[in-house]
Amino acid sequence: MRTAASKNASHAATRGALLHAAADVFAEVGFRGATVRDICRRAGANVAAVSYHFGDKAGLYSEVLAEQSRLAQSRYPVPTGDDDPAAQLGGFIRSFLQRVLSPELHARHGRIMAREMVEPTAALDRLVAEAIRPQSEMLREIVSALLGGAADPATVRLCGMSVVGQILFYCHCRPVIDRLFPGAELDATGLDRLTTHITAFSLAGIRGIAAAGAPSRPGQRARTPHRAERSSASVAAKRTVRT
Amino acid sequence: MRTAASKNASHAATRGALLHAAADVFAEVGFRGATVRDICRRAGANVAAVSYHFGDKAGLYSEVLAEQSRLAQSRYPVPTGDDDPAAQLGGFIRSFLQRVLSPELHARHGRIMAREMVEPTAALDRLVAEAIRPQSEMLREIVSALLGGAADPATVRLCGMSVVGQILFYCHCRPVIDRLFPGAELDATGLDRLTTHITAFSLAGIRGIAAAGAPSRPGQRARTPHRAERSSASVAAKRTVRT
Amino acid sequence: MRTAASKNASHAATRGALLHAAADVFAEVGFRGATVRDICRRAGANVAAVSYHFGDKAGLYSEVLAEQSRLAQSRYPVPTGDDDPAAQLGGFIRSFLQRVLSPELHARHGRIMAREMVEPTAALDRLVAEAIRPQSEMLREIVSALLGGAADPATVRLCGMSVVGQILFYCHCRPVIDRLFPGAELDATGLDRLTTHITAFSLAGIRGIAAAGAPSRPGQRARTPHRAERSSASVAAKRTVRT
Amino acid sequence: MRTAASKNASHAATRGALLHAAADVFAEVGFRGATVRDICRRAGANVAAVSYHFGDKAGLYSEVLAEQSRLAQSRYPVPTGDDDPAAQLGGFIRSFLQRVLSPELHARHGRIMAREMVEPTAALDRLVAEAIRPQSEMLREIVSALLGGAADPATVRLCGMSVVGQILFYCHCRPVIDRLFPGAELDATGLDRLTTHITAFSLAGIRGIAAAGAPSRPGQRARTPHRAERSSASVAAKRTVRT
DNA sequence: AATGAATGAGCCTTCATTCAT
DNA sequence: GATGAATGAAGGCTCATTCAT
Repeated sequence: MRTAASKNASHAATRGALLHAAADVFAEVGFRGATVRDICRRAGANVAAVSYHFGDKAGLYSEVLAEQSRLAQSRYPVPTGDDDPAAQLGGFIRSFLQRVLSPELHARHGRIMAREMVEPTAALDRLVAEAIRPQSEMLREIVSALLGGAADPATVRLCGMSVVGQILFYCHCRPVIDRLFPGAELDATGLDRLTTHITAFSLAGIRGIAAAGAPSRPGQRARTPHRAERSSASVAAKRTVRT
Repeated sequence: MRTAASKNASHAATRGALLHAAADVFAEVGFRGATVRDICRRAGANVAAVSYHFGDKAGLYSEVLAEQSRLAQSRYPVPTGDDDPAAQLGGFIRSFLQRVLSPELHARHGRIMAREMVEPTAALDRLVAEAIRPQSEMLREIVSALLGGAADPATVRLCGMSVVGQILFYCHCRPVIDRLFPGAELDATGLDRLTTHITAFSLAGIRGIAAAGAPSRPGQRARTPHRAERSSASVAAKRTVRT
Repeated sequence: MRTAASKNASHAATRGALLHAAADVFAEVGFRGATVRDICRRAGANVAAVSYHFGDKAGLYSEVLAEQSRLAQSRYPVPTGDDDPAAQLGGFIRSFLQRVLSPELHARHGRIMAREMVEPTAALDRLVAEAIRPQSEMLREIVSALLGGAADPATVRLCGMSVVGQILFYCHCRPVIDRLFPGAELDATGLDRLTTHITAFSLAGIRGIAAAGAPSRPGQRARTPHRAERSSASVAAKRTVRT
Repeated sequence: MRTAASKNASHAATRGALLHAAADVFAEVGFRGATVRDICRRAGANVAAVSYHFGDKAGLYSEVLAEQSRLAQSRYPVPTGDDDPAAQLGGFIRSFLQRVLSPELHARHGRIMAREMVEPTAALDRLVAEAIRPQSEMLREIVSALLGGAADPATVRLCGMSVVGQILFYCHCRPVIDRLFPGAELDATGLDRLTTHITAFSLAGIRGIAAAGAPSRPGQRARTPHRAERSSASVAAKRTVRT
């Protein structure tokens, strides 16, 4: 009954079931908290299956990480149209939010990533190289365009991190958010609102930084933003001359 | 008197050494990864000391959390001068950054907090009630003032989270940041630069949101950003609805 | 087939060795005094074997109890011939004595039972339901027949306990008996003598109770003993009411 | 404030409280199950008090055993009047039952004794020498008198153990009795009924043994005891009329 | 005389991993 | 190729005991 084909099928099926179950477990309790037995039981596989298919627990984890990363990228890719930078930023933010917060991905990909960033494992290097750095590059280009050609690389980086920080906050700190503001759901509508807000906030922030940084007169850095903001803000901003 | 005093001294000394060592260990490897044996060894105490002084590992962790929280609050309190909102925001951001990133506090307080937010334990509720919610309230008032009196509570919350997200990003994702941009140190100068940037970015962001969201005062609206944001965001949304 | 068989054989062998060793250890030092390490060492198994085969120490104990109970029942079953009640009582006493005192069973079954009755564990309920109550029922019928049909249920119970008490005394109080009367061995001959004695004593006792308690048949009453016992007992009662 | 007197008073008080609390705890969970901390806490004493007053846990246990034994003996002594043997047996049984089953003594003395007999400690030798053997001797004399002067010592022993076995059964197997016959309380009335039953059963049993052993006519064993009892009992009855 | 903080051995249990089948 | 029984290393926790005060 067991042909080579069925064996192969079974082989791949078991492997897939392990990856599937492992993603759930790692997301729920982390690498350390996960037990090989639990994963195998959920996957309907033998205790030794992890050792067989992935060498050991760490190998399985690394594979899960890569798999989830690929899956998230292909599910919600960053739109690559030749829009203006502002639209590109919006697209970037939206796809990023969806990858880490959309219900079907947050439970696995988002939470695993959050854990990996707080408590990095040996798999982080690979993850940075294959998934994170390319994203970082895309964002760098978008922000660079928004800031104007002569922007200081450090400023570009800071602005990029301001954008990403806003996004990841909802992924990393969800337990706290749930406790502080219990009613707020993060369904499709909530994600839309979040996308709109973070995009608007970030565009304004970047443009504020751009306006302040353009004259590149360090002594006036605190004041210049003030002027740029003046059109949209109150006179009280004068007092921000020094924080 | 002397007897009681010296006993108390010894008692307090051991207790303190345990809290000290435990903070290090919990920050390094998390609650789960930490072993009572390791903590006791570092504290120069017996294996049973944790049980004696704190009941069990969880009790010790809870105490470490509370202790670190108190210590951070007293070390870098939020300045409470009667400044204008913008300056208040700067002060809030600065003290927050110092609490979670300053070299002497990040290694313990910051990393422990980051872990707790990603993988909450039973101690999180207490932490939210005693430390996080008060901070959240302070920020709410500052942002509310910056947005103008009639601001939607949801908008205030979103802006607050944009601010906090930027800050915590450097705390939560430091392993990634170190890999992406190896050179960037976060010493006092780096913290200053960060404070300046996040404050400027956030002020611009909040004011941008205020201008866009408050059409009641047409004369002060920053019209163009609003449109750009809206259009770019919705374009992005349409394009990524399904890949 | 061979594979499964040998695996099962190994499985059963380890399991059996554990049950075997555990019975010894539990009999010697009780549930509390027994250590999983000791049991596993004696069984030639790993420390984790108990966890694997029986869940935990309590699970192993419960299984040992059931196993010993089954073994004793099958080794020395109560003879179920259609003899007269007196012979039935003798058979009951003999088989009971053999189960708890015969050299090959006392060391394990008898002592474990004695412990369980003095310091019951969660396993006692199951034991009562499966092993003890059936025996109690058998004895009740025998005693009932000996007492005559109209015997008071409470009297039947008391007589039954008088019989069982005599038997179990040699099991429960053996350490004391050995100290009081060092020479008395309980080998096969000793067991025979015990069987004869307890049977004779009990038959006489039951018939005495029957004669005293059944005034409905005056011709057969042992009138005087009844009175003597009553008076002597009450005299004793009065005299010791307070010293 | 602390005079020598008050110190001594405190000393004795602490010692007494420890003995008191220890008796409870040992009765409840046995020597092994008892913890020094629990005993000290219940006694309102320091953790080191046991070590100080009794050397160690075993020393405390030994003292508790002796104390309880003395207390039981003085509370319910065996009546030593010059009654006839039947009345003496009744008195012996009654006082024995009271010592091990009366509500105020069973909870401590009875249960501790039961444990000690099943799982003897080093303290058993002393207990046998000081408390049990004297009782055994008393019973031997009573039974000897009931059996008639020429009784075989082994037969005397067996009959004595039949008596004691019936008594101790209610002490040793109470957990089982409670499960088999849930309603049966062992209050004062219950103890009276038990005394009456065991005395009657034992007298009949002993007389049956005596009758069987004297004429050594096996064929009449079942009938002869009955008659034998009648005569000896009537004599006994006359003799106990006094009081 | 009495305290209570500290000790270190040891227990039960869990876990990732291996190996004979 | 796949199984699952067995392994042995820790881990958290409890306990009787000691010792400086």
